[in-house]
Amino acid sequence: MSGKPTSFDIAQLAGVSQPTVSRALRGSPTVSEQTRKRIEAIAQQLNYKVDKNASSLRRRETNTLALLFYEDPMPDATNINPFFLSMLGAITQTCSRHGYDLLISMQQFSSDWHVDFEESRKADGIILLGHGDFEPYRAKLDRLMEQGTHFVRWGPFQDAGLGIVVGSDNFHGGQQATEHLIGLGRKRIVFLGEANNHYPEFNDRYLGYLHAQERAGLTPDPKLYRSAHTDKCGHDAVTQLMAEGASFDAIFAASDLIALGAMRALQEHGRDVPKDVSIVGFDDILAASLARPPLTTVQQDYKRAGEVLVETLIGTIRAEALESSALPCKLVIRKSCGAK
Amino acid sequence: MSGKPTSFDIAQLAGVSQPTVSRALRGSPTVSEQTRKRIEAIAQQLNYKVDKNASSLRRRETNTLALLFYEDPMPDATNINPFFLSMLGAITQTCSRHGYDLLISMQQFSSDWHVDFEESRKADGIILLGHGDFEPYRAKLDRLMEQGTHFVRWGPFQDAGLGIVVGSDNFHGGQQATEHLIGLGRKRIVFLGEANNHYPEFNDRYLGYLHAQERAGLTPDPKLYRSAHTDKCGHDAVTQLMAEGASFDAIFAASDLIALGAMRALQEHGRDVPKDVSIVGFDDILAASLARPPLTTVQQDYKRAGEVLVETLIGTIRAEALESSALPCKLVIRKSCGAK
DNA sequence: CAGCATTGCACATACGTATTCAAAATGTCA
DNA sequence: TGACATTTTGAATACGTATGTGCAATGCTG
Repeated sequence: MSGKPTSFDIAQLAGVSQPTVSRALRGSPTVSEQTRKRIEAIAQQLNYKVDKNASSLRRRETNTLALLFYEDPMPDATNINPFFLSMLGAITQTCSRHGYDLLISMQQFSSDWHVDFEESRKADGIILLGHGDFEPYRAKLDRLMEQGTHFVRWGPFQDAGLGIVVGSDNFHGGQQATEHLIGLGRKRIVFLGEANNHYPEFNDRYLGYLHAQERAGLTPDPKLYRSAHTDKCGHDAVTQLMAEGASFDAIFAASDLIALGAMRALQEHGRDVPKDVSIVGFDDILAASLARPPLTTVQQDYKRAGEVLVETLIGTIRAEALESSALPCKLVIRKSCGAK
Repeated sequence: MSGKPTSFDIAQLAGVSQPTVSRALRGSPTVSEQTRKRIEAIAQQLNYKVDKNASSLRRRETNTLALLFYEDPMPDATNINPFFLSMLGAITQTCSRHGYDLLISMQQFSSDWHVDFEESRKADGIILLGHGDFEPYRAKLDRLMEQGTHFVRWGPFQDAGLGIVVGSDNFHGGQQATEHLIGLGRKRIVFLGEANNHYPEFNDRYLGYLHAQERAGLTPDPKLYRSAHTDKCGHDAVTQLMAEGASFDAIFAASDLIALGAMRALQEHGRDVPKDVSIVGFDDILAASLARPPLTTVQQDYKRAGEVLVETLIGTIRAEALESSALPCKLVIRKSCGAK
């Protein structure tokens, strides 16, 4: 018994056979209370741990989930979308609460990530985190479906249809933000974001923005829609709006970064936030609360997101019939709108 | 052959024995070029993947590393230190470049995380990420050492001595920041941070701050040291300094959050940054570049950090004699100091 | 062509656990 | 006490891969 102890070692010390040890430690009812206690005591004393490779091999189940970041084929691919990172805590905790380990990877698309983990039996299922436009990966997802691989994808709920999707309710998030601005008396509200399928989340926020205005009897001015997806875009778009002499009293930005860029542009031109222009962002990144004035924004429930992703995935592994779900967003009111 | 293909299936189709398949796919030189090609072709066609459980069991090696976040026993433990999260991309990529998978966990200290992974043969080694004060966990680390577990720890280089440590060179980082301020003619430099062993990184930055001043022939005024570790602390400390009528023309903060709090306090009292007071932070978080004015700060090389952690760990697993290492920091000059 | 080294492969087995099946031990009832 | 049900355990084996050992076939030397 030189190396790590095995179930045979325990068996010998307990005066029973190896299978009995296995049964005892797994909680089988066919082993008597007395022997179980004895075996457990010895196992603890020897600091015995079940060899998970052997166990997984035998049971044909790994109790491990794989987390796959599949977006951002950027020049420097070492950066992961911060929103996904913030989910990570909840994901790992939910996993461990359910007795699962978590494997993570950022494999490139060129590789066979989509089969590697489950095919090689390192994981029982996969959580896919990428931004909403999965078209480029449709073939790979199709293949996952075909193979019967268990997976759950983060994405825009509205376009569910390829596997199970969990995502924020971006439509209502956009609606809430816009209603907040309308409630403060704002009538000419700029939208900074993208209204196309390549940014489905942004698009849903845009639709919510339109919907809120229609419900309030406002007619959105198409000139107040400006394409943007970075803080620089936001800055430039607003600068140009002012140069054009456009009239607006509020901005709803599809992300906090865009909003902060917009705020900077306004302040550089002497416009007061929130007196002259109210701003609402989306995401609630750290910089939003540190901005001057602190940014009112729509918060995604990343904690719940992590939990739901994991629990949904585990459910499908256990062959429960689960469906896609949308998570409500929450408006966080700070000072950038002038609300009391 | 109903389920996933095994090496026996390949063997049968190729007209060889199972061991030959294994050898061929692992690149053993004892199998002829011709048969190898044939086997590889069939394997690919069947989409065969080596069962990693069986392989690990047999080889007694998992080609997996475990990443363990062991700090922040906060009420809401789902939040992970952002700096560690930013390393994650580099860590996963370096792992996969070396053929390792990455397992991650946030087990609580009460549990046996320190033995679980390697004992249960799910990982070949462990990367420990926590803030520098490892005293509370000394017993657990000692145990890891005893057991001969392979591990690498992120932490302050200066106090290496319990296993292998990789960390930023905080001393020189603090020195650089302070020298930058001195070079701009600043003479009364506030330090906002902690100078004690519970925050060893902050302490090293403080020592660098002192050293730079001594080298420049300045005598640091003890009244200009203020304890702080959050943005609120920074804000309050500066507010109080002003209330006391203290004279200072620069601030070196041990973190960007503290620096941003300090900047806000100054601006609220009509002090101009950088005209009246120069500020340097530490970390280069996103909010630093978005601040007004953008914050000059000391950047930690989180990318390199991830690489070095992984490569050092793999080195120790391969029984190479490796040592602790310190990573240089880089001063990022923005507008908060008035440098041209 | 004997003798020997080399190459290329198959046989047998080990890694550590979990499960099926059968058998032993115990208890129950007529 | 014998028949039978019930509880508890052991023997045998499978999961899929990797490797030590040995055997056949081939090439080479003299």
